[in-house]
Amino acid sequence: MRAVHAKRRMAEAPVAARSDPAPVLAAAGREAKPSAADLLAWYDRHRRDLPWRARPGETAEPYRVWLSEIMLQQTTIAAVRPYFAAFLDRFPTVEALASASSEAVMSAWAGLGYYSRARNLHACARAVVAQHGGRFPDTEEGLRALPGIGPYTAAAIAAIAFGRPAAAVDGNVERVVSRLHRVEGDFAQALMDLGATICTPKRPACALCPWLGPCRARQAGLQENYPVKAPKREGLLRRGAAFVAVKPDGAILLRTRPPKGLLGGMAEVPTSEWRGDYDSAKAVLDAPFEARWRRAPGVVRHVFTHFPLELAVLVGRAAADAPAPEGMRWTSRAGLADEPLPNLMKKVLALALGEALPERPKAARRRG
DNA sequence: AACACGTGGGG
DNA sequence: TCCCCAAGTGT
Repeated sequence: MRAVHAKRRMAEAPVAARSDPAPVLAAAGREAKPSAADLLAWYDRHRRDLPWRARPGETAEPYRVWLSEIMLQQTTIAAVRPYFAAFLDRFPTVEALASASSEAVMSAWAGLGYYSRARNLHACARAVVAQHGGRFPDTEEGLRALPGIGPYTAAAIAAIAFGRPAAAVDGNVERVVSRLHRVEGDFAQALMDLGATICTPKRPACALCPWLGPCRARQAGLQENYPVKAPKREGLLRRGAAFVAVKPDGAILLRTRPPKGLLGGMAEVPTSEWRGDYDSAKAVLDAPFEARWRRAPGVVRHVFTHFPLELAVLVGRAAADAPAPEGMRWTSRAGLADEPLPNLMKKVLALALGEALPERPKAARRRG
């Protein structure tokens, strides 16, 4: 039986009223217009079952929808899955998240990347609790005013959690599409699934597409040429040195990065500056204290969005009672698990200590 | 209007 | 290995 909930009915009524040919014929016709009904019929059969998604007939929880949308910004579902589960377990409600410490939130996010999202997530949770009584605004405009929620995410949450007639694409496309088809409801999610499973960047599965007929790029055989991408510049390699100071009991010297910018608010071992012309042979000059620093073999390579980085790793022993230099702290080996260490720093520690740090569980491979 | 901002997986 | 990218936002 076809799963249809109230939101869908509202969405379909206007679509059915349009003057297009019947959907079945439309799908086959080469010159037919793309119909929302075709897309939604496909969605009924192929919708993905995702933890943050409501089952057919159920209502999505705004907290889950919001959390998933923030995590999914520039991030794949496979990467998000385990983090989403862990977050929900640790912060079951927006109130729990709002009252958590910044360190706890950053630690839970560590490894997911784009850490400004975590800072804004926390700020958003606190705003929802303090200014909205713990309820998310149910309009695009209200959502848009919250930290970390831009035009895309506001539309996505409004549509998915509140059934608003918002297409989660940029504002211009949304306006055109919504006027063209008078669609609403879960059109947004249907479009997302189509893009994720059929209309993929490479080798799109056109034969399975509900919009095979009307697709102009496919008709021309040029589907892989779209969308046209802007050329991106190559980031220049930067180098630096990282200093892993170890006490006899295994404690490691750490500090917290400035709240904004690259890896903002995350933990790190002290490092030199990262520069294109850095000379790691003179790295000792940048050490946090005097010691017999030993160079670990090899380097740590890491690629950020806009530049690659190579870090030399130096390991030094500190006395049991050595005080932490200004702005730094000693963290026990067990305490490392609670530190918001980005993957770059996990690589550094792994190389320095000759062992992998306890990793958070990764999601099982999953297709589609 | 550009640019900064992480990471892991697939081809 | 190398290159590309994946549900964008903030400045």
